[in-house]
Amino acid sequence: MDKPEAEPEAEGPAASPAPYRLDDQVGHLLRRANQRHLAIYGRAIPELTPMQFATLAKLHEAGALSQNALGRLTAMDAATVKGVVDRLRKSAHVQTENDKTDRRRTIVSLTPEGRALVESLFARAHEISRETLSPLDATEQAMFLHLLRKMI
Amino acid sequence: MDKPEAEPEAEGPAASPAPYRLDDQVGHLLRRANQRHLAIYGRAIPELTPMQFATLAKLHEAGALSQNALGRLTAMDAATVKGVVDRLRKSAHVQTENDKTDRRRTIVSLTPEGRALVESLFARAHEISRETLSPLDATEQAMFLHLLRKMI
DNA sequence: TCCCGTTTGTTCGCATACAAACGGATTTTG
DNA sequence: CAAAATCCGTTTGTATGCGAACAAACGGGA
Repeated sequence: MDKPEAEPEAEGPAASPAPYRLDDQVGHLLRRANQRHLAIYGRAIPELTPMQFATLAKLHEAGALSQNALGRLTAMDAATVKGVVDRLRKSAHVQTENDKTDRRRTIVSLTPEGRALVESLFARAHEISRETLSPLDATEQAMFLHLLRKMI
Repeated sequence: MDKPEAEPEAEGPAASPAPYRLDDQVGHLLRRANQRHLAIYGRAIPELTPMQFATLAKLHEAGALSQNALGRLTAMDAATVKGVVDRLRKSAHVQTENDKTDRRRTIVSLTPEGRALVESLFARAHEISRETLSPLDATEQAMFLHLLRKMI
């Protein structure tokens, strides 16, 4: 029963390889879901880029952080963090100082303006998450978030 | 019973607004899931960028396409398509020609080298999708893809 | 036929992303 | 303690990704 032939069902040895359809691939779907989310974000909060907002939100949540720690907590590359922090510093939303105990570190913290701005945006930010998930009902939303977390 | 106080459960009138935790937001989770996928991709197919592969795969699937059509089918901005096509043309994986009937259009098609390359990568590409979904069991994978599609 | 709105492709500018390489600082280890 | 391994931040280079502004070309209706 192990003849390498005539096994039309299941995964026969010479089964035609499933065709590769871009629209069926997780990666493509993830990318498009992300694109849709970013479009919703851009409409709701045009004054800050997504990563600039994420940075302010994380600093508000966790307090002053080194650039590296900030990168880990926001899932940003060190090189990317630098650019974001540079621009936020230029717009006076964050400030940086040298760490007294570790001279390699640069500590980033919110300025009063940055704190005021991010606090004023939390309501809109919640709305963004709500709208992004809006095609799903409550049960599906919970399931989706659960599966997303499990996949990371 | 409508005193604006002492209502720890439910959503009281002055309910403390749900704190904004970055790690709880769909956008952040989508971004991280995408990052993880891109890391898996990069390990499996280092010779082409994700969008270069997506472009070749779509051309293989749909045949020659105008740049705009290619952009719509791969969910790429027109400006982004140009850069990707330029690089693929430089590496001789695609070629372009002028449309006879519509002089605005640029038709993009696979070269023999591009076709051979993309066909040789389909197996690895399938493996990438499999690995990306591997933290989920079969039922969860189906559910996840279903919810992702519903959200787009 | 001529005008107008749309489509297509291009260019510019800005903001992620990440790999790789580097110098300086700190920590681990032998 | 000194060497080795790590960590932190920076810089460079390449590749998306998108908004905005344009020019050329198309299509339909007045």
